[in-house]
Amino acid sequence: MNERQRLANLLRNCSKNLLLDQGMQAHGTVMKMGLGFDLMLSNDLIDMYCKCGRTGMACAVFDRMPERNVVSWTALMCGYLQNGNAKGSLSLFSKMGLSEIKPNEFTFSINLKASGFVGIAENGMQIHNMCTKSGFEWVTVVSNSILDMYTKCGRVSEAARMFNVMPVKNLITWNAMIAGYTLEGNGERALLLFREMQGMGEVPDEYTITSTLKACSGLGAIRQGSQIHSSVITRGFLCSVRTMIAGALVDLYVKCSHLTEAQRIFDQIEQKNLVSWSALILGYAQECNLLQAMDLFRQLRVSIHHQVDGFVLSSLMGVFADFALVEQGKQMHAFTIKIPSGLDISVTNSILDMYLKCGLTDEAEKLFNETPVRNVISWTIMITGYGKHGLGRKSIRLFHQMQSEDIEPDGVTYLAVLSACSHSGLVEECQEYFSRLCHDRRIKRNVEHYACMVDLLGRAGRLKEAKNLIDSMPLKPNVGIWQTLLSACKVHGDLEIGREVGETLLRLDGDNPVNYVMLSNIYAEAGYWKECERLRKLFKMKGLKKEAGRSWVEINKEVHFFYNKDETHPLTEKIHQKLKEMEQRIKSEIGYVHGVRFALHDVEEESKEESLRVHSEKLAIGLALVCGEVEKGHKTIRVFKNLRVCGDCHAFIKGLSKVLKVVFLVRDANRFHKFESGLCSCGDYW
DNA sequence: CTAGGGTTAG
Repeated sequence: MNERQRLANLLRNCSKNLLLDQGMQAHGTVMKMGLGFDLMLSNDLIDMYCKCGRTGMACAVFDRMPERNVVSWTALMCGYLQNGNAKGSLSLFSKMGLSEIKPNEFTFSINLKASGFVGIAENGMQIHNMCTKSGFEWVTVVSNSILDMYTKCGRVSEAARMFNVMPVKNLITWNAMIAGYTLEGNGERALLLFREMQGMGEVPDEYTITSTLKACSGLGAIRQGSQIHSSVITRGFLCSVRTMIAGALVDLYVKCSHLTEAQRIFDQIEQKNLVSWSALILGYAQECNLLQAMDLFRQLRVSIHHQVDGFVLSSLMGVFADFALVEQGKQMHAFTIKIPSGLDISVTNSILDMYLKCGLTDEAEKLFNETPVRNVISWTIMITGYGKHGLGRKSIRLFHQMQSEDIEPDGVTYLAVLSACSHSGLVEECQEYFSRLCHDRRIKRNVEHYACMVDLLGRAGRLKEAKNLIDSMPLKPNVGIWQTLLSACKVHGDLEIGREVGETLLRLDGDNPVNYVMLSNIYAEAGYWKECERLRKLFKMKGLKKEAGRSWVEINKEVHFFYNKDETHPLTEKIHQKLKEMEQRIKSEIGYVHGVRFALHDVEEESKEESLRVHSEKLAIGLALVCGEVEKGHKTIRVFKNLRVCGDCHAFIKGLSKVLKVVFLVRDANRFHKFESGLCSCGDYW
């Protein structure tokens, strides 16, 4: 064997086993032997560097080549793609189009995959076109890639068209189509196809099973899921508990709220991978079992086999954000700095989001300014965050700044800026951005965008216009947008429109407690007691329950949760005492009275005033006061609530902020309320 | 140099 062949084999081995150091040595030898211009060796070098994650080096080799063939180009594209740079691959692809080298089935396949990754169908369609013209379209590898590209770009019907006309299908074709339906959220079709393929004598493999299980968890179809689970066992796929399937199984049981079963599967897995870890951790977190979730995370951290990755970090950070666990979030932030995956953009973004959702805008701003890489999601997070804090002007500034830095806003960014404007009552600005959105052909409008406009108009009391907008919009109104209008009707006490909208909602979404509460409040305020009673009866008959109000506050790095009328806290008595004392102070100093009208829906008439006193947000604030948070010199007291703050509590906290000269930052289901010197940042619209 | 999968941030 000659030296050239020996080096080629060596390089291929380095590529396969990710031996960068050895590969670099071999590179040295190639150069020393004067083989630097050899086409095959250079191609192997490109591949080796790409596989070892050094696209920069691969690119350097590529640039210095006197002549290149299709393999050289394709190897580099593949390298870009595998290192997460799909756009790099595509731009290389178009550069290659200018040379006389023609793409082959590999080139097409890779760049179709890259287009799917980027997610712009028009881009992928162009490549599809090229495949057709050059006769590669019906090479199975290529047609599979085309099909896959369409599903990734959200054009599942195009993919299905392809699927139906493909002359030769293999297992991968079926898998791609099943995965496509699953990704789209069409679990029924995925399961149908799963059955159909078996009818055709095709034998599912692990990939088929994972997709199908995912379809089941999306549907919450626990029965079908566990059927597949047992078929997996009989098929022998689970004898050594294949990690891939196991991960999907854990996810299935988590999504169907069968945590015990999820834990049981998890315990059986011999080689636990990060997917199953993070699925289970999220499962516990989502059912509010934070202790168990954190304990699992600790276990994961100490188990040497697992380097925590960006997925785990960002999803856990999402939990901290939702629960506003500032301390845990900060600790995790500190932890991310020490590990490589902490640099993942999704991790950084999740930290930004966490700080904003915890009310720490300064921390978020600092991190945002220091982060070298920011994508459209990072900007959108900031815009949303400022918006929720009532800092609409700041949101707008960022919206312009991102565009001057050549980051294109997408549909979600527009949503963020619209809702920021509406929260801050910036009517003209909001209309201006909405019309900009309407003229931008690249961005698809959805109902949420219109809901922002409805919110804006509703806030301004222009309820007729808001209703007209819904009636005339080109999209089918959903429950959410009607609820937005209804709550505006409630704020402005508009019985006429409110009644109409409310009854529409009960027809559309008759099992949702929120609709009953809102409408009956509107009736009650207008003095329509009969209607009110009718709704209450219906509500009871259907066995509906309002979501329990829950608030929490962090004191000395410890989180305290309260429900409405909660008396389980050891300091309950002192809390009540403190609240009474505060009410008196507010009454005597600034003439505060209970906003009793907000409690009309609470059933017991005689205890109206009493029940107002024990709303969870008041209890949480009471605890903060009892614990001397003010005396400790904290200028801001942060409280979080799962539902919206009620009107009485709102008035109470305003008074409190004036009497105590303290800022209260309250995050409710909708936004942040900053109470300062007797005023609220929301301008009393909530 | 080759297509398909699972957990993830707005």
